[in-house]
Amino acid sequence: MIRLYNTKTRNKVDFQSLERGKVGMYVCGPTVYNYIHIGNARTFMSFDIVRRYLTWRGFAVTFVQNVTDVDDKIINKANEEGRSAAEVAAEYTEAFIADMRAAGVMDPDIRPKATEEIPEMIKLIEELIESGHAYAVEGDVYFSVRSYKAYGELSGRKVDEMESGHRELCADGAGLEDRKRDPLDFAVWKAAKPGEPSWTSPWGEGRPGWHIECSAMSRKYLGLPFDIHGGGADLVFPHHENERAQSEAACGCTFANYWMHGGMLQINSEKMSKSLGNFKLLRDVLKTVDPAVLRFLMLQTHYRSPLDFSEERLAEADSALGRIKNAVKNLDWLIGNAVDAPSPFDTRALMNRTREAKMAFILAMDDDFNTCKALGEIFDFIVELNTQTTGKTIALSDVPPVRDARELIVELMGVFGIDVAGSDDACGTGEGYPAEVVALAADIAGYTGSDTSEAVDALLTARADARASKDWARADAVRDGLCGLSFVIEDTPQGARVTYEG
RNA sequence: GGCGACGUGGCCAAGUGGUAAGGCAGAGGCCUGCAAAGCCUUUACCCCCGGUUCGAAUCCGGGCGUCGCCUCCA
Repeated sequence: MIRLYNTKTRNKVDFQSLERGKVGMYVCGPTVYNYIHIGNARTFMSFDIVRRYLTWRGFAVTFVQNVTDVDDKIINKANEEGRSAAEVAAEYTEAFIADMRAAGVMDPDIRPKATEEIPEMIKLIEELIESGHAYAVEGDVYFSVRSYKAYGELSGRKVDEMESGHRELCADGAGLEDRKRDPLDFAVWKAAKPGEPSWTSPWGEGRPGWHIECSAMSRKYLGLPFDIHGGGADLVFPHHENERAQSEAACGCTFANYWMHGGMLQINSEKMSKSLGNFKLLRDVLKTVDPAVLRFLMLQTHYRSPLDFSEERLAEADSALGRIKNAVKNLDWLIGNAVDAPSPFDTRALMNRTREAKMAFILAMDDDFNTCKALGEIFDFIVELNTQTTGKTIALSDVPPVRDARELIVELMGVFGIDVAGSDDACGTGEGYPAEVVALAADIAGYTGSDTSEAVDALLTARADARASKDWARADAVRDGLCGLSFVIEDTPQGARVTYEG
């Protein structure tokens, strides 16, 4: 049974999907006025993992993520740069999609754009007005907060307490509040100002408010109610509170059954913001950081906790990830070098341990997607596996259990969206070896052919001979030559093996 | 000011009543011509003070500290 923390009830609850075997989830996407930053990326990666895990557990997941491509920020940016809001939005929408793919985040099943769903929003606003939950004033339409009794439930606020605080905050911003019947009311439709993008509506030319976009799009693509609504923790109020108010007021039913919120990413324990000058764009980070390493960093912290982003932590993630990849390489080698010989270890125990590892992983992930603990289980498994297999060449008859163990590691890391199988085959098929290796082999090992794979073998043989006769200069020449071509040599009790990392 | 989260070894981080997972870094050892990789061993008064309990990192109260939200924010 999967349990997850529901923001609305503030506790972990058993997850029960509305329709057996199916999950509908909606995760708020970015407002496309700039390239996305690593804070955005953390939230999207977190939900990418939630989605992958649910899928792996057998649910048919429908994942919807919107793009907010109409908004004040986009208009401001367009004005600054002297071009249209549509141009700005198009550019950053495309960049957003590219960045997400570069980070290994799966495309959503449906990626609606706010500007393409205006009719749906107008329809929803009309329903709200008809039912008395919203009212039009001079081209604006406002949602009447007090008409929806459950307002504040999601974010744990009381309407009466909010009002006094709100008045203080807005004390000097008088004038804008005039049209609202209540200071807490918020805009669902904004009358167009000159030069702004706008659409024709029953209330005149205008554009939708931010919150109504998600209400309309989630309803259209998932129907109400749906299972999981996600987003960053900073969206709980007001965005999600308002979204829920609109949707539930209009339909009279539950909006989303479970609300999940990802913790904020911080830089040196501080919020990332432009004013603090610690703003990092995902695409800049990915110039120097492997996406898998970034993802591993995210996995090391629970998705709801704040995550501190730093170079040191990246280095740790890099080395921990390297360890898993090495473990898989070792197993590949082991499988590739099986011999017809007595079993060097307890095959049955290995099979049982593999089953246990999978169960432990599931238990950890079922508990509110505890990736950190799940990762610990994988490491535990790897350590035991290494203990059993290091320095051994397994019997042919024992390959399947070792392969199962190896596949499990690859599979589980795959649930995290990380490929640890690698493209290079530890047994060395010769695919993709650089041509220079032939010249090197001709030079050092007297190789006369033209096959890169044979050339590598010739070099390794030459090195083995040199080592046997303690001709260290020649052995080093082979090693240095291969290293110079981006090969990595590893000596094992069974002999040297080489991998190409070019 | 209001609401909320958190405080676990050098660093990161699981663990929500039964005596501290895991990772990184460090130290020692094995293996090794060198190197790399791998393996073994080793590193904790769980922020402080009270309370409940046979027993608390874990529950309750108080304190200190950090962070977030309350205004656009993933």
